[in-house]
Amino acid sequence: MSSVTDTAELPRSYSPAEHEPQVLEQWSTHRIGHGEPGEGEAFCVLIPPPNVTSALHLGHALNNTLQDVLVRWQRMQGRRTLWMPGTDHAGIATQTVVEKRLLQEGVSRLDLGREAFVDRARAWKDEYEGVILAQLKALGCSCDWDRTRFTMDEVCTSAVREAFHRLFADGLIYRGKRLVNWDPVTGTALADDEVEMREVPGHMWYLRYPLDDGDGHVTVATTRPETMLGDTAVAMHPDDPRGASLRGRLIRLPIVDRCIPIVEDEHVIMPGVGDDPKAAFATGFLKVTPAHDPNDWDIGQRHDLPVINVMGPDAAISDQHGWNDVSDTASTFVGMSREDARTAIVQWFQDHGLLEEVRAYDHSVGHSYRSHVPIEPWLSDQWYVRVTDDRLRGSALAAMHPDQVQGDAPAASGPGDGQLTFTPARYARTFQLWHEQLRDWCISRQLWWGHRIPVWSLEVEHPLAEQLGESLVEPDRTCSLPMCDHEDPALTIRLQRADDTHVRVLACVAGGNEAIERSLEEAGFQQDPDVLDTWFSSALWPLSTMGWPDASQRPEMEGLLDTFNPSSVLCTAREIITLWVSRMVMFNRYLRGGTLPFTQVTIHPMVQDGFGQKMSKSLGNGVDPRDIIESHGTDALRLVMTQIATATQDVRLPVDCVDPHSGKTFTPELITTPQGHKVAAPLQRSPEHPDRTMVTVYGILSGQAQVSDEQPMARNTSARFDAGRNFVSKLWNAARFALGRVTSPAGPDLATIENINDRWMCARLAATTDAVSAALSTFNFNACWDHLYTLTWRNLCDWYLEAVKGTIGDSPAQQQVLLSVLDALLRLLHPVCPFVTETLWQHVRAAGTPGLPGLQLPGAPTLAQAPWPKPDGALLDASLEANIEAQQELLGLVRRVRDERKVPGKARPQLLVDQALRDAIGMEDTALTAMGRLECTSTCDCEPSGGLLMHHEAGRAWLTGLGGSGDDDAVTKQRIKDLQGSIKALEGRLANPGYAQKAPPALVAQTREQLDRARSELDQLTEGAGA
RNA sequence: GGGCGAUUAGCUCAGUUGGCUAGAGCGCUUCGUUUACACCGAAGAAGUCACUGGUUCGAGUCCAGUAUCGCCCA
Repeated sequence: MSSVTDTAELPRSYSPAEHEPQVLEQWSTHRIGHGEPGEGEAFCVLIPPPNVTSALHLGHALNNTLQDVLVRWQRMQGRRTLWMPGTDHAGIATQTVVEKRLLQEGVSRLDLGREAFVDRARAWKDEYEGVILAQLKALGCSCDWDRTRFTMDEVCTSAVREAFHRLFADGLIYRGKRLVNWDPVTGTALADDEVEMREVPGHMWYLRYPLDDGDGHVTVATTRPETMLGDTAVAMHPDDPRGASLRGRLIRLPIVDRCIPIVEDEHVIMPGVGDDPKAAFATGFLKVTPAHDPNDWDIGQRHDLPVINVMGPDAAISDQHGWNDVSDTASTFVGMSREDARTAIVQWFQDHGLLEEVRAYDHSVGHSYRSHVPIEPWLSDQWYVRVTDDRLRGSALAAMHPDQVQGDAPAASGPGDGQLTFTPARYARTFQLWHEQLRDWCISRQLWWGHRIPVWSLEVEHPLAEQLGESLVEPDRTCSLPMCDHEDPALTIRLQRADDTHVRVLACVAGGNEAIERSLEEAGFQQDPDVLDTWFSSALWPLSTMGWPDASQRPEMEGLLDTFNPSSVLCTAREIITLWVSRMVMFNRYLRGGTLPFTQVTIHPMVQDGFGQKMSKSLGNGVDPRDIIESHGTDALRLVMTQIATATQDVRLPVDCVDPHSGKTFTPELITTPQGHKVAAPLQRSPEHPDRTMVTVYGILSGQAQVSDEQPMARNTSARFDAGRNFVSKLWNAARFALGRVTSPAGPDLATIENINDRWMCARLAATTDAVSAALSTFNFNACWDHLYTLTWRNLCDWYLEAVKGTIGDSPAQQQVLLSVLDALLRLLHPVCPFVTETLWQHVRAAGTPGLPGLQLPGAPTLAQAPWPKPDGALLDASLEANIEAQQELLGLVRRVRDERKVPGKARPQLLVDQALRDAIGMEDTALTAMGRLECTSTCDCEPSGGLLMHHEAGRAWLTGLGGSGDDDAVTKQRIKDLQGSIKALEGRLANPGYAQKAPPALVAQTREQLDRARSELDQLTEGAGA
């Protein structure tokens, strides 16, 4: 670590790129982020592990900046902190990007085989994990880098194995044939929240289904005619008056020739009845296709209808997946894609006079969030977590803080109950509603990249099959099925009916039992080919990263859970409440005796681009934080991230491009993507050199443009970060000035705070320390920025530094005040802008030994490790703050007059104040005199002759010896105007009879006083102005 | 269809339990290099707080409704 003793070494301006690497090096040397378990108050945040699919954008920068602000603040307060960094394997997303890259090489996943593919995915992960961790480090995140985790590393894997085994053994995981959200392109099931609903223009087709007895027909309305091949009933409402003549009759399904019943179900919408817009399109007859529609599945369950699956995994019509009564006519449709089948079937109905009508109909269709094609509700075997069980959903709801529960909060009955709070509070509602509407969670994914499901199965012929149902049952140890006599607690066996004669034996093995796995495989068992939903391992993040289930196997992790679980705060974005927060709460509580994974959740805004579109890498509008670091510096980035973190939902960041040919910033040409998003066009022309071009992020991402030497990449920037850069620059210069003046400070033992400005600055510092702490403890980051800005710029730079300029040279005591104030200020700023403060602090410590009565500033190897200031409450001084505010207001008047009257800069007029004003501004006014460039300020009892009168809220003041030749009256005229407005408003208020009667008396009195003052001032003014 | 949020100065946003003659930063206009800082300083202009009703002595703030935009859930 470089130690600087000569303060004159500070360069004229701060260039982030020169200092940031050195500062990072210092933090790394001192392992500032390293956390160990132990006694004392702990503070832990859980990082939302970013996906390894791609580099981070500004949304992540916001998320991680806020976490780091909290962690650094708490660390400085002496808490035992832990923030473990890590990344998420993001199963389907990563598999998709890797497959895309393979396709560019002309290889498919299937060509490669499972093992080789996983190797490729791992290589991808290694690359992006490296990029992401480097980005986090560059942002200054003070993570415990020794404890970096990945959701598929060994530690996390053993937690996944253990959790799965426990849930399986406890009956909270089951396997079953269900309709899943099937993505026919990626060939996998999706969880409900991976389906995006999209409004699409479509049609309602009206198909005639003849009655079996040849007498008439019913007309069904459908948006999906191609599924009619799998119809197993027609449903109508029990109240439908047509029921009487139809009850008990059968329908002869066209094309297939299948005989299907008419069932009565309250779910059916009757035409023209009720508010449902569908009623306008309904015929009252609903074709029921249990294998291809979730609602129809429910009807099928209620009426015990057969389930006929007429599609394959590619969503083409197939007779290989449960369709056995294929007629000759129907067989002509087999093999068609669902789109072709739709056209062909509608044509068939048309040709046979059975198409009654076609109407345009817009409706909402689920699409894969990954491949963006319509989801096919498809019947298949999947694994589920029974999250609707009271042990999971119930415990998540019970975790909510009673004040945030809508309706009656359940009485707390166990550890962790009622302890979970959300900021802003409205997000508690999101959490609650999600759980109240929860359905069981499909956790199997037909992918290769992920945690393999730890279940081995074998189908055997067995008489027991007849008695078994779909649900999993515990075997009798004497049932003579393979492995059922095994008594190892690491092996749990469940039985399920496979068909009429076969039993499926399902064997779940806890982690670390390869011998059992081998014996299963020797007995003919095969491991399930599917992997788990990524969120299964993410849900275990709070536990797995701390060594659960068995930290004794990993000495470096021992004790982590006891110290840091529950963690303190989870800081994340709102869409994560359902995906991650909920599942962590359920799993952590279930697996750890009711203990919560965290007690506070704070939700920050979503970063949007300049057009209100969510910033995302896949959309192509994501901005790499390293671009901003390059254009503005990391501290500027962090400051602005803190500034924009309000309680609102979204925040907009208009984005510009930087021309790599000239370094100039320009606003890019935009295009609209096929999906309707506004993005920078793939290629941009250099505004300086119109013959040269460059590529944008969207260009690369969409594959429409490649980077080359002639056509380099355009980085992004945004003027939103100027505020941060300017602030850092201002701070740098203030410190440079201060250090230049602090030549022989009094030691902390001898230091006194006597001068009004010194005392005021200390009061402001103390008040701001309280305000910043209050803001951060309520996650009000924007307010934190505001307080720090005011203290640094308005208080220190605009007033205090100007005030001390004339006196500090001869005053060791004042030098000590300045040094200490600067030291404390750097500590307050450090969580938000750690680089520049760390750099400056080394110089401050070299310039002396800061410390004042009531303000201890102990040293430390780095500022990151230094204690948070704890100014004595006695430093607070509200009346002093009022004095200086009055001085500042008076200064404003003086400046205004000088400006309006064009008083030469060198002129030194005299300022006279009356006694009332003197009382308001206090006896010491050196700062006012200096900044107003006045000869002196004195108090007078009577009106001076020839003075220019100025009216201050607290009294009167006169300037004499002005010189200059401008408009004397401008200030006065404006003041008269203001006063007249004010008097009118106050009179109006008092004239209202209700006001005097009902408003608080103190307020009424205050209003009267204000009016009196305004009137008397106006009288004096109009006299003085001769008006 | 249900829920949530936004709508305040040209732009991006603050505005705590109703007391406001509505604030900040950037931008704009005018002036300024008096050596910490032009990534600066000084002064100034700029708003029917989306709209319509209601509650209240008093509404940017609370309530109801309308419009536009965005997000989440079905």
